[in-house]
Amino acid sequence: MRYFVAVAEELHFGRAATRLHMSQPPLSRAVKQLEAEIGALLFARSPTGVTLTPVGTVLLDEARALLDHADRVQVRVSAAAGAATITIGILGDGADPGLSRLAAAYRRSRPSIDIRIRDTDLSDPTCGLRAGLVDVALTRAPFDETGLTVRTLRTDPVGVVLRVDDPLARRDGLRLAELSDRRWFQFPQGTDPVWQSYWNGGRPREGPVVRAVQECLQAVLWNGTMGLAPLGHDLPAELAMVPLIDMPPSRVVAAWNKGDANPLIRSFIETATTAYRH
Amino acid sequence: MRYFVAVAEELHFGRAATRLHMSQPPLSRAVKQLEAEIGALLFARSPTGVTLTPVGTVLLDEARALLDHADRVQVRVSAAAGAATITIGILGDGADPGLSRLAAAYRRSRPSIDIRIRDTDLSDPTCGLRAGLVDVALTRAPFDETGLTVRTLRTDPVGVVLRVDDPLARRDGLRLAELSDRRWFQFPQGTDPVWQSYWNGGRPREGPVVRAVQECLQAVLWNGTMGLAPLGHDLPAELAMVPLIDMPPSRVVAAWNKGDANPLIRSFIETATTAYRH
DNA sequence: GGCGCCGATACCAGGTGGGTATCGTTGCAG
DNA sequence: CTGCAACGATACCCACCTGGTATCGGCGCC
Repeated sequence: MRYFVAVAEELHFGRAATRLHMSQPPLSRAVKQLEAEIGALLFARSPTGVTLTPVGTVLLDEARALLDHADRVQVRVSAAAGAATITIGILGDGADPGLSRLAAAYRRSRPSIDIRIRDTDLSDPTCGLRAGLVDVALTRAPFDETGLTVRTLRTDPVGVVLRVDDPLARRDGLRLAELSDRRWFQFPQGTDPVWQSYWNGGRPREGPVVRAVQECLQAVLWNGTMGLAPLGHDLPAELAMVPLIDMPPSRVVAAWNKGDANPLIRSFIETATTAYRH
Repeated sequence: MRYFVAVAEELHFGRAATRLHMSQPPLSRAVKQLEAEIGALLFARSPTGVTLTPVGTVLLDEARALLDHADRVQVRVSAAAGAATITIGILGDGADPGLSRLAAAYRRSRPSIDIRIRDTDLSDPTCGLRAGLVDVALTRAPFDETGLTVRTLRTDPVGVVLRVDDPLARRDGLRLAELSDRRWFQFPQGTDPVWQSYWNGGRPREGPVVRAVQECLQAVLWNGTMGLAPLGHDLPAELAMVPLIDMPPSRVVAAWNKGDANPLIRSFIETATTAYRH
């Protein structure tokens, strides 16, 4: 029914699928199944566009009311069940401007929910998701996603952080190969290999071990090291950022354990998705 | 939600499962999942019995209203979609007294539905279900059930039909082995093998080919043959029925294609189940 | 007349929802 | 007090369904 309403409101299967965070074929199939159950076409498909049939119009009204009713039931029962808690994990890099907007939006939409924030170091990009320390991780891909569901909130190009007096600092674009002789910083032992490899530009490197964004900057300033970071990061005056041309962009994502039954997760993810869309 | 309401009304997982036509373990699991989603226990389980928690009481009210709403939506949309048709297949043996009661009950509950009856011969116990000739088959098990969903409506002991002047006709119980030297009637080539084997008492036999109940009786009367039939069948005065002790009973069943989207099927099956319960 | 948009189709994989078999607890009866 | 019956929970398995990717077909539009 939610699928049907989405298509009826967009009058376009592709856009509706995007809105529902799924792909178009299963959506087409789902609508077709609903039509089979009802025994009547709900949409008139023409290559020029999709229109509601009379039956579809009736169902749209009914479906909206019913879904509304279902949402109200959920709210009332949740209220009866008492205050609930959701724990959000964020990477040490808590400076992301989307975050504060998100927290505010979620508190507004679900005032009774107790939000807990768990700030973790860079060695675990999942912020302790697998250990059950958090319900949702707001973090950066890539990392090992087995057992997790991941939704991308934003993508950022990645650059290299250098001292302003570095010969490369005045370039307006660099390739990974031009940095091969540099020291890179390392994450601690046991760090997610996908994550480690990404921030190392694809190969193991030599360099100091770091656990937090601050340590990374320190390493660049004092240790003759160099570091990768998403563009847009605030930097002290002594450091500069040069975009990397051949580095896949970094994605800000929300992740949660696949099949987690906590109903707050779904609503939080919805809020997060819209908050990051501005 | 329907599961929850059933358990809440029965206050007993086993009985609720029976009412829902499923077994108890998946029901327990489903309720537990719902509890996990809500984040609160809905039932207080004690070995002496099951009681609703306060949250459960709230949900029971809400759920009833919501399910009610959903049913109303279905009715309204079905009405908007216009008159629908359901085709019922019955075996030539249309004399079953449950049938007329069932037809009347269904016409009463869904007056706008167009019911079509398709009377088929004994060679296809599924009445053309797989070929899509009917939506539901009211027939007798056993037969090959792959791809079909089957619900038992009643079970009948099986007896052997003999001429009254047959030496065995005065016995009040027989074993299959005592009939091994008789001619049995056969169904046409291509008949479902499970079905054929059942009515042959488990082995291939010699005898005339029949396609309808009338032909079976004719065969017994004139051909020195013998036939199996569920007890309770009306017989002409020249024929007698003797119960078979070691024959598994015959089940009157409703069958439909697994996953068939026609929404009338579900309601028809419900009606059928209650109509046969008397 | 070809290209592009868009919904439909074909096919594949993993999660879910059913099933059966069995267990652990508890109340009750002998 | 001990054996048993009742009942919900658990373990495990299989089939279906839902969501995914790749591709097709049909119609508008340069």
